Parts: sequence; structure tokens; C-alpha cells
Amino acid sequence: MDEKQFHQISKALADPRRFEILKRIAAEDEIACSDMRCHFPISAATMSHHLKELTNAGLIDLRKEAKFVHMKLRRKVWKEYLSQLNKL
Amino acid sequence: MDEKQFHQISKALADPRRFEILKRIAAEDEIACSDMRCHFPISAATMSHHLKELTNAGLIDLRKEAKFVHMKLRRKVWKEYLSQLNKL
DNA sequence: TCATCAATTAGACGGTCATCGAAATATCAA
DNA sequence: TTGATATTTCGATGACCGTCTAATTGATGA
Repeated sequence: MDEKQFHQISKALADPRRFEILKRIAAEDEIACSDMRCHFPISAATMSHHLKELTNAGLIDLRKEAKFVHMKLRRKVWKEYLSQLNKL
Repeated sequence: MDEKQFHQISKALADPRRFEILKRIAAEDEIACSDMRCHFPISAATMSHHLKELTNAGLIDLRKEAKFVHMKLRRKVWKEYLSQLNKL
């Protein structure tokens, strides 16, 4: 993992709401965007923004199926991030 | 570790420079504030600000000795933070 | 006591970011 | 095709944050 991605992930985790979103994605094997919105009191635009940040950070994969977008944690990347932190 | 501290730490790590500072503190057993300033091209005020953030997050301890301030990583807190992240 | 050095605080500035509503895009169903 | 639903994009707004200089506090040594 290069330094850029490391900092992108750190920044992605820094917002409490976004971290909660990531937690929920991690908890399910795969979850749909519209499902998420039931659980957080934010607009669709804001949710879309957060998912984009998580995607840019490389933390999740998006898969479009019909009208819906499904999200999945990239566990390999997450593990790499943790092992970077462990080096401290 | 309560949620507030967890988010304070996440935010503290989100700034690249501040994370570098933390890394350096972690690398030494104990380091002085004025030593740090040799290694980062920032003003004393900015360094002081970052150290305050790290302290507020509970990540480091400050010990004042004469004119100098010495810093130390609170390894127990760091470990707790990592174990929180591991739960994801 | 006074000058010097370490560190903090105060205040300001510019940039970044979470958030929203509105508009646009895409897909499906009738 | 038309309407409905899911999602993204755009543009704006208000808050937060990293950084600085200048002023302040606190401690040292001449």
C-alpha cells in the first residue's frame, strides 16, 4: 500500500458517519446502497459522496446490478491498512 | 475506549504531518519538542497545535522538564485503538 | 534584574469537507 | 413512451482545520 492510499484511508475513517457506514458494509457480506439509507439520516447525495470517498480510498467495491448498487468491503486492503498501523 | 476518544484518534491520524510526528514519537522512547522541530518544516506554533491534538486524543503523554517538554507514546491507548479497528 | 530561549496562546487566513436541494442520468415497469 | 425509482453530479453554504505571525508565559543563566 502506497502512502497516498494510506492517507486516503485515514481521512476516510476520520468522519464518524463515514466510519459507521463502513462498519455496516463490513458487517454484511454485501449490501445495497438504498438499504444503507434507511440506517442513516442523510440525503442520497451525501451517501453517494461518502461511498465515493470509500471507493477512492480503495476500501470498498461497488457492483451495479439493475437499478441498485451493491457494496462490499475489500478485506485485503483493510488488512493491509491495519498492518501498516501496526508498524507504528 | 469510548467512542469520543476513538474518533479523536481517527481525526488525529488523518493529517499526514501529524501522523509523521506520531511515528517519530513512537520510534524514540522519549523525545523533546525542540528535537522534533528539526525534523519538520513547521513553526513552533503549528507543532504545539499538533502535540495538543495528539494529547487530547490520549495518544501521547507530555512531561515538562525545565524549559523542555518531553513526549511519549501511550502504547496502551494505541493498542486499544488498533483492537477497535480490528473489530471491523 | 534582564536578556534569552522553549513553548503556548490568540487571532487571522485560506483551503478542505460534510451537507443539502435541485438537476441530471439510468433503469425498470406499465 | 411515460412515470417511477435509484443513484450521481452540480453548485452553494457553513463549519472545521492546518498554518502562520505576533504576543505571552515560563524558566534559565549572566
